[in-house]
Amino acid sequence: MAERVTLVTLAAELGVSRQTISNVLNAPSRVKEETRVRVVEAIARSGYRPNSAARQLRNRTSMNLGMRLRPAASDGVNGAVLDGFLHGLTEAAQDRGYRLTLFCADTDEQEIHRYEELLSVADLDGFVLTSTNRDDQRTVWLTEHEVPFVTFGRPWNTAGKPVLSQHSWVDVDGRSGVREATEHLLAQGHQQIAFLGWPAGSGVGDDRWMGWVEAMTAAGIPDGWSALRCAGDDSVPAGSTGAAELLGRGATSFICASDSLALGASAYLWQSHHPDAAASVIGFDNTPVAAAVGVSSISQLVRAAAREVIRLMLRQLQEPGGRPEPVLLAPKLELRDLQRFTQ
Amino acid sequence: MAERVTLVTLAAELGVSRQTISNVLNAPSRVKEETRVRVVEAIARSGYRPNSAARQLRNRTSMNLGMRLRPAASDGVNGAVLDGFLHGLTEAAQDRGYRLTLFCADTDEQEIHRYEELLSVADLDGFVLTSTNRDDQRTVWLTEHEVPFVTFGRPWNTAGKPVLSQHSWVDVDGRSGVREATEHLLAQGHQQIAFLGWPAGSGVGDDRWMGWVEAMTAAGIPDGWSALRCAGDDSVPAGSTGAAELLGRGATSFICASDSLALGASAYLWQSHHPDAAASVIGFDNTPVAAAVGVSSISQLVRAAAREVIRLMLRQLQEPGGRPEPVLLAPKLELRDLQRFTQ
DNA sequence: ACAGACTATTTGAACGTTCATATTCTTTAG
DNA sequence: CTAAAGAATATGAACGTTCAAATAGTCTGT
Repeated sequence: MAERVTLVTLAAELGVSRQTISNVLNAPSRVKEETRVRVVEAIARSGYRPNSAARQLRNRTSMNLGMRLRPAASDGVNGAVLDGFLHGLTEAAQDRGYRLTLFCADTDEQEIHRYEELLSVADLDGFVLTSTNRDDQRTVWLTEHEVPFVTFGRPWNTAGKPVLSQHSWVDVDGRSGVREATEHLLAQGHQQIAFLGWPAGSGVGDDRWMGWVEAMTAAGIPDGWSALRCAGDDSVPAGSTGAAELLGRGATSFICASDSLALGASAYLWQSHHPDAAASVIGFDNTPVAAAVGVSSISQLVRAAAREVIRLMLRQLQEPGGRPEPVLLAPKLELRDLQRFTQ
Repeated sequence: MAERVTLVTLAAELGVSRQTISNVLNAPSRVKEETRVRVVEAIARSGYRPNSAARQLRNRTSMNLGMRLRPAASDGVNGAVLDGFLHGLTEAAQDRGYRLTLFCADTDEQEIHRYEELLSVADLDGFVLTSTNRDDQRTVWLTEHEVPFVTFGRPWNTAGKPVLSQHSWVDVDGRSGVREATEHLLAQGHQQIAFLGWPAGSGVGDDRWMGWVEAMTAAGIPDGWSALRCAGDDSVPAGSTGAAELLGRGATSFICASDSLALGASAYLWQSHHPDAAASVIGFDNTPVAAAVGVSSISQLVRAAAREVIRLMLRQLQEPGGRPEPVLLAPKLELRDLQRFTQ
């Protein structure tokens, strides 16, 4: 077994003191250029790496960020979104020298307990929250305890509208994504464009819905289009049911609030021999399934979002009192040709 | 800000020494029952938690396990499997007081570099490996450096057969799963059962294929069934292509090596007006998509697998010299009714 | 040549544990 | 009543780092 290299052993070998090496790493300006170079070379040669436990003990900082891993959504189609986000987050954190620690919790309340535990036991430096509720208690707790955090998702208040943020967040502008998708269908000549969403009241769902309303209004589509809207739960069957109904009301194309809905709609339309309508379905989240089946979808660009989250987190860690920053990313419309398996 | 509770402050408050409290936690037998109770109560009352950085520094042990997060598979449908595994792993680790640290790597070689780094910097206690290659270099390195690890997936040697394991692993018995699924179709009266898989040579793929061969042989199906096999890449379109070809050769039902293939097969059969054949497709992995669409599938029970991985890991951590243990779990056939969207 | 002002480097202490050893207290036997 | 043995608890040192303060080294201007 190779001997462990520490500040002390390396210092002895070089004939300098611990602190000099420490300074080379943490405050290079304090050290003469010549020694600095000599030390840097020695570090590279010896493979020395500062021990994080010792640093953590001394600095109360662990270079570790925490994130709750949520159980796969009931439906599961959309679970893949957080999967991509997690990957991007790990990567971005790693690039900056941070590590990611996962934990589980069944409820938000339990999540807060885990914060407390992880802070005192493992000195986590901050947390990333993934799905923000209305009047989220977690953000209240974290703010009160002055723990750095960034949310992926806007804070929505009781009225279901985004509130002026007390904290940094990153989100994807669903409204503009849906608007753009609607405009795309309009440009293709569609007029009877339906919106397949969720019951009014959810911040995210209403936001996406508004994108459709805006585009349709702006296009000056004659009256009646606002009835081309259907709300149900977030599932494949709900997509089929909704599509059936909207088709009956004359819809020729469909914007859906999720890929689950889009998948159901597309399958129904195809099977009921409306191939053109089936090809004019646009989903949301750009899940792998939509890609595999060839359904167009609005992509959240989760990798970019993850990178932004880490950027905001580091800003907070560097200047604790800083002003919170909101980041709203534009999603990207992924257009595809529906797979037609019959020749 | 609440004052931090440490061994010293708590000891002072109680009028005992640091070490006594430490013993209550780590070696209760050394301490008089009466004091033990008194200390335990004080710990609960004060909310004291041992600081893990200090423990880590002293013990060279971090209660932290590492796992590489792999980029979502090209296809993505099957990515959900590792997602469920990750969740189960986090949960099981957490229940035993361990935490999970994620990291990224592009290649196996890079992964080994990360092991080295994480071991010296963060004193990780062990690693969980997810996809084992043939003659996996990572397991070689970890064994040589006496680092505890468990793989999810059998070690396959160059011949593509499972080797006598030098290390602990957990895997799902794909062969028996496929055999069971085939037997299920046989019991339903099917004889022309096709197998839609990958090119020969992959350990996992060949193993699943063998399950079909075994069941068909055992059932004494008349000659000719062995031609009802198709191999392609792991994608939805490949499933459709394969199904089309096999249908031409007389297949009435289909066992697939993955849900991607099953999805493609099912969609093709449905669209080409073979609803009965479409309803007799069985996939592998029981992904959320298969569930959503109503395709039957063989489930890997990843949560149970994750729990086993943690159990084996803890065994290794407790007795470092112990004999490696292989665990082969039986998968579970999930039968579903295909969603029929047309009335 | 020397005080004064920097610059560069070193030393002691501390972060919160646990191991090894030392001390104190309790019991038992002679 | 005391010595010895054993049980219970306490103390010093160490893990590897960084902060704060101390020391050594270099330069400037007179």
